[in-house]
Amino acid sequence: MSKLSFAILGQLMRGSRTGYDLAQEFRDGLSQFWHAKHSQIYPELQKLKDLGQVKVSEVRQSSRPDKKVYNITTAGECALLEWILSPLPDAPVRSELHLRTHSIHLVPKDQAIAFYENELARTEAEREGFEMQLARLEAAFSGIPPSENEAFSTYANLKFGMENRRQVAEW
Amino acid sequence: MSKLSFAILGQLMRGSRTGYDLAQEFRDGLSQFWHAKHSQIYPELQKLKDLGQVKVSEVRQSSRPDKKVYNITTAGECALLEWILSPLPDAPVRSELHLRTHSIHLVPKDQAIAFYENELARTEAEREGFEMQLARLEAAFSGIPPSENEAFSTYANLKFGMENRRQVAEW
DNA sequence: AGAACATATGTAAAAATAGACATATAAAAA
DNA sequence: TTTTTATATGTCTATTTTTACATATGTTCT
Repeated sequence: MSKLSFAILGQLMRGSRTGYDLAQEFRDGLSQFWHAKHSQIYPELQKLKDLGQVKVSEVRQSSRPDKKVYNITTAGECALLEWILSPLPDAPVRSELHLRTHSIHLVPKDQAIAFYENELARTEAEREGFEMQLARLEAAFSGIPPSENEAFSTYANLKFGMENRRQVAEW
Repeated sequence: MSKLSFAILGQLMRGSRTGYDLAQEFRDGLSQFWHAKHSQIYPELQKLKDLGQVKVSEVRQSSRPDKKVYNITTAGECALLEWILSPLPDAPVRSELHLRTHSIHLVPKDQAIAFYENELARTEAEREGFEMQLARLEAAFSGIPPSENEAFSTYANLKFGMENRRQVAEW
């Protein structure tokens, strides 16, 4: 089972989804910590179905093309829960920004400064995006901090994203 | 030209290296922002040679196996410099820690706490490693902050690594 | 009326990466 | 003396990921 499998199961744990839905989520919110294109998602859903970790139901639609709605099975749920706390392998980090920084002394100073000012603006924009999402989430649970539902997990990751962009910007 | 090509050229810009040397560097210091195994490095050096961006000289050794020492060419230097400031594509982030966090509400609280305490210890250890490397580098340029040589670039990235681990730990 | 767009699902080919297999020298340790 | 370790270079296979190709429906905009 690949990491993408668990990423998908994690989403299905939050409710029924089609391959298309998942692709949208991987492009938007989930892209903070995981990425996948639809060309990877559809075959992966097929594998998960063959493994019995998801089940599918075809839904006829009149106003849109027909779709396949996926649900997690008990087996899938078990696999997901077991994975969450299993030993975390140290992830191979790949950051093109820092790879470039590693050779930044080779280019003219003014151009380097312009480059980082541009990156700073992008980073600040991302941070503001996270801040808005956080504000919306906090409004949703109006004062009462959650701890046992999925809003907590989402909250923790948004918080990380926001603080991380602040740190990158400061650096 | 892949990103690995530029990662290799960036290293060769700092001096001659063998494929073995590069593999060591990607495993150790460079692993903070880029990874590659020797099975990827050797073929990539061949490609770079075919493109005329590196040149190789075979060195006979008596006390060890013979080796191939690679140097960057003028063409390679140009390609590297052009790449450094070119528009930075937004990198697809993949963090298994945050992928797991996204579903952390599904597991018992005490087990989740133990999991994060373990991760915290790992993160703190990494931060201490960066701190030591930083201290050594600062000792090397004894008070005089560099700005136009490669120590500056290394310094900037070490600083990032240290601050980043502090931020992750606090989160 | 025609074009663009969001929905919806797939496949094929190429590139990047990881893991295993393979070999050889010489020093150092058990 | 045997084993392990560090040096040194490669290949092969499998997996993961990206990019491009491919098709179809219905709504909205021009």
